[in-house]
Amino acid sequence: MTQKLLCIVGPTGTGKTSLAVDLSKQLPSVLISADSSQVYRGMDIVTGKDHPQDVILHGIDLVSPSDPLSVSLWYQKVKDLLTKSPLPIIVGGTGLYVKAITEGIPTMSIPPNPSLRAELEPLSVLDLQLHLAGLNSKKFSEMNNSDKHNKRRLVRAIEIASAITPNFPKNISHDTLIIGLKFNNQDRYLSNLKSRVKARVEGGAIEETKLLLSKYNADLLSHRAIGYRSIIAYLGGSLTRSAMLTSWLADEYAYSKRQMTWFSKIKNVKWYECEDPHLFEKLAELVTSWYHK
RNA sequence: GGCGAGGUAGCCAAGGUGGUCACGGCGACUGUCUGAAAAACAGUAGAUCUCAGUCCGACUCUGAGCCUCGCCA
Repeated sequence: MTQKLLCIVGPTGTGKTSLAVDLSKQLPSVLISADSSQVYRGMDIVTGKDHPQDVILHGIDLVSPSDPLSVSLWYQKVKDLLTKSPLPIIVGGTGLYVKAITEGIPTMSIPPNPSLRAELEPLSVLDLQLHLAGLNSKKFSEMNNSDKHNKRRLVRAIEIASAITPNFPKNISHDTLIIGLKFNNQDRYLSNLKSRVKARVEGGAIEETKLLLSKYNADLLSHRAIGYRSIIAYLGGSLTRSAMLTSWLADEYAYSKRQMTWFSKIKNVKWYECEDPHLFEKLAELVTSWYHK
């Protein structure tokens, strides 16, 4: 019997986690968050992190904000859970993390090479392109225009091309059910995001940011997560309070669109309207029958 | 009210002797994706305040109007 795997995906603010918590109570399961910002300890209010009362949510609070992070690291921390439960439930806003589990990322096993990265860091895009084309012209020609101009991706491709190719671990095959949550009404979605942002500010987002700033360098956090960069600008005086809210909201919305760009490409996602009053009953039935199939 | 400066995309903004004008940044939109993915990157769309005049031709020159800013009253 193949291992079952349930994924709940969708853009930010659609209630993925609370749905997953409810569903997890119906079946013997383990909950795993796939979210690249919620892995940081202490970044709770601004990232909208849930700490459910009566169930354990894995995959969050893995590292401190000053630690390096990658898909690989997250995957290492959660992969054992995948086989330890009859039903792992992945709750994910970060498409790449979900992909690491559903499809596998073979080259993930090739670790970063700090000295190579340091050496490549000052090179121009053109130099990096030439370098990669010399090492692996096939890989270079397969990259699309966007990636060919992306230094970070070029460096990584050179890193992979320079590495001794290991035997890529075979990905475990799953019987996967992917549920997607979204708002069908964009106006309602926007106003929902707006009240979430407001609630986070009222709930101590600014104090949380101040606390983080007292412990860590602002540069670490500033590029890192939506919300913090707006609050840091507000605390630094370059944004008014209302401009801070506006910029935060705009970032959340833009992010949700990038998430949808990713998720809408995944096939076999069963999409549901997240405000459907009968959502839970529908999904509970779907999941249960799929699980016992 | 007087004097001065100025009105170019949603915002900021460059320019030129009158010649398909229209740099760029932010934002917007669309997308990319095998170790930073709430990241990084790519592509697309969008403008000359109004009216009149000169001219083959006006965003550019002239006049009037409207509006904004500064100083003076």
